[in-house]
Amino acid sequence: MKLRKRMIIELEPHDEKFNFKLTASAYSFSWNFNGRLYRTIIRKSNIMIGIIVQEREDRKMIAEVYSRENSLKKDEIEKEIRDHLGTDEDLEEFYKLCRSDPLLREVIEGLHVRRTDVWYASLIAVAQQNASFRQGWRMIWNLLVKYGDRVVLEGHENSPIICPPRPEFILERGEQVLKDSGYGYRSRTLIEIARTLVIEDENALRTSLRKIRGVGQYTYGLIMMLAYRDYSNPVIDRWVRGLYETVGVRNVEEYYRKHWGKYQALATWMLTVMLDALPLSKAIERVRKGELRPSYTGLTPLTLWRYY
DNA sequence: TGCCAGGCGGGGT
DNA sequence: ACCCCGCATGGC
Repeated sequence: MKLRKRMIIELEPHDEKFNFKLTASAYSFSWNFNGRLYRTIIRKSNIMIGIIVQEREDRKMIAEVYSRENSLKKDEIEKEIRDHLGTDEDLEEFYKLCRSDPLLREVIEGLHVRRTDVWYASLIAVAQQNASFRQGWRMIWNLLVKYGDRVVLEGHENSPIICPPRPEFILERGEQVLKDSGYGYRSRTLIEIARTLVIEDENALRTSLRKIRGVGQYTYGLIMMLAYRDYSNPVIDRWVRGLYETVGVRNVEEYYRKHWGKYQALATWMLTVMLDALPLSKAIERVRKGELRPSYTGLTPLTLWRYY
């Protein structure tokens, strides 16, 4: 699959704080980010749009847009890109809550979640079940490299972008594709999600997601955050619980509800980035030492692209 | 080697 | 309402 260059769009973030490099780095693979260029494929009503974004010296972002179609509407494409990167997201309220939180009081501002489609969100969320950060991202990497679709952008022939295999492909080839990638017993859940997407549609999935076997509170909250920027669900696992208990929060569920409110899921995501997604025991050591900001060393959410 | 990890659901009390 | 266990897989 090859996409041709169609247009260039200048993007000005909604606020001064927006940090392109951090936003492009977080949980990116090497084909998405190389330290300077951010690339991805956005699907909009069956049209594939490739984008390459970079930041200029004046902090304005420049997006090159690639597609097979030549009748794209510039303002619609711009809206898609802004939505993907979160350039219009106002997180002031969230940052205010961070200041009075024992774990996120030193949060780095300007980092935004990149919105994905619901299928990729599901592949990410299910991979994190009962597995370390390293193991989970290894599963996703395996799946993409072994079975993903490589999309080439005109003029960038030697660095294809890898997209997750479509749900149709997973259904056709069966559970083995996921097991080959290390998903183990989690595969069944993804088969159900793929089936709902293919037989019904995204809307049906969204409303029945929580009823699918293998999708509990954690997975549901993660998918809603990544796919819809809905941060209002609690995403609390052993890791988050252990960390908050370390700093003296007794009822973590209640604290999340009352303190984080509509930013519950974002708080968890931000914490994984700030603490380098270290395994729990090491993350607790970090917290005890008061090191609440990312180290940028080793394999972490912000450096994943250097390794994978 | 065996044990555990950003969950989950089922079956016990 | 709780508590407890098994579950695929990979890393140490």
